[in-house]
Amino acid sequence: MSTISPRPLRADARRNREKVVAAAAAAFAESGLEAQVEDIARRAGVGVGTVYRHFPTKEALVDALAVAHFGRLAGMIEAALEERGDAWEIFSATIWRTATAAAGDVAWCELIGGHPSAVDAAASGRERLAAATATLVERAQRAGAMRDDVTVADIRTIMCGFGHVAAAQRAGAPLDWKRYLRIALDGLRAR
Amino acid sequence: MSTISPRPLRADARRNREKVVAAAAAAFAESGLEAQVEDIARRAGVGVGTVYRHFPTKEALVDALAVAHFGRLAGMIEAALEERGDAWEIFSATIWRTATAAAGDVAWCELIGGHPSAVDAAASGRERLAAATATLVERAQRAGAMRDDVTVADIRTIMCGFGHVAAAQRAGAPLDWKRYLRIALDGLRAR
DNA sequence: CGTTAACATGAAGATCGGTTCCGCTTGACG
DNA sequence: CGTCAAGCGGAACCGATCTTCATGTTAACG
Repeated sequence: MSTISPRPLRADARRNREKVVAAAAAAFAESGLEAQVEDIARRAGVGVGTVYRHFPTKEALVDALAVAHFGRLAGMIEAALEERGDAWEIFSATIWRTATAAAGDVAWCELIGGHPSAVDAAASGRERLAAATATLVERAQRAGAMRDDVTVADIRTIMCGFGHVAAAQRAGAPLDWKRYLRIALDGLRAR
Repeated sequence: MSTISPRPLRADARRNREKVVAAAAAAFAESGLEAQVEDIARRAGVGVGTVYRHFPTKEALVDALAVAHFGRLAGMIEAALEERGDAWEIFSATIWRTATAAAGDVAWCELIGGHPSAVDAAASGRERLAAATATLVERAQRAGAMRDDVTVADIRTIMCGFGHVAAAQRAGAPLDWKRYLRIALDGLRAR
């Protein structure tokens, strides 16, 4: 059910839209979700009005970003499902890979951390993410490498904590998300 | 170096101050640090002006709360140092105890989670907390029950994640701070 | 080239939450 | 009881942000 686009976007409008999206991604990555619309407009080299022409609300912009980020995460996990080899290795390497990707982007960390907004729009991405993760977890458990009582919800919880730690670290807190992950992953492992 | 109080507080003023402190604690516990001054005043049954008479700033109010909370945490850890018995048992039971105490109070969770503000005022509490925790960790390691590479900073990181997870859970997120703690503590344990 | 609908702009508007301040009230004290 | 400084109330103020809108600009198309 793709939406029919009654009118194709004008050339300059399309260009500006892309500039806005890129600027928003950069601003959010650097300052987190509280980045200001005016800053985004400035980075994009357009007026705030233009931002609002393409996205009715700042939240819509965040939503778009959330969809992209969660989609990317889902893609990474789904790709891991194709890999062959030690199930625990695949699982932990995948977690590290996704965490490393997210850690450099404050907004991404905040979204993973479970920021209330934008959750709805990214719902389908979250679904895919959860489904793929469930398979990954199951395989690790079948291999006897992961505690049997672990569920996808636990992974989500762990990653929620990760997002917060990573965001805080980037904001200057004396924390270390890599230490966090090492400990958490060890906690997931079978004894 | 106790501050000399040039004028003892008037009776009604002292009463009001206490009401404000209690109301603030309740409001913050329920709504987190973003609880509004007006709400605090309403709960206390006073005007906002009265709140500001006793605390020059909302931040000062948060600071006072932070000092109290971190002091309480430090007290709990210090009390644990007096206990005799299995070092790991003492350590993990203490973590559970502190976490359980904090989990019912959104603001407390947020403070543990590392909310930027109020950190300075509670510095001494944090110091005590860190010192006592260091001893607890060291003992658990001497007993061979905790991984040798774990440091106080790791505990702080873990608890930072805990604070966020617990706060999010209280805000309605489908998370479980107990599961989080179980996994994290297992990750700290020696293999 | 002319027409026009789409688009861009950024100052002004709306809102929200912390903070101030002035007029009124009240506890303290002789 | 009278005086008055301390204390109180809460409407008004202020700064920060998101959002709108009236006006000017430009791509698209014949």
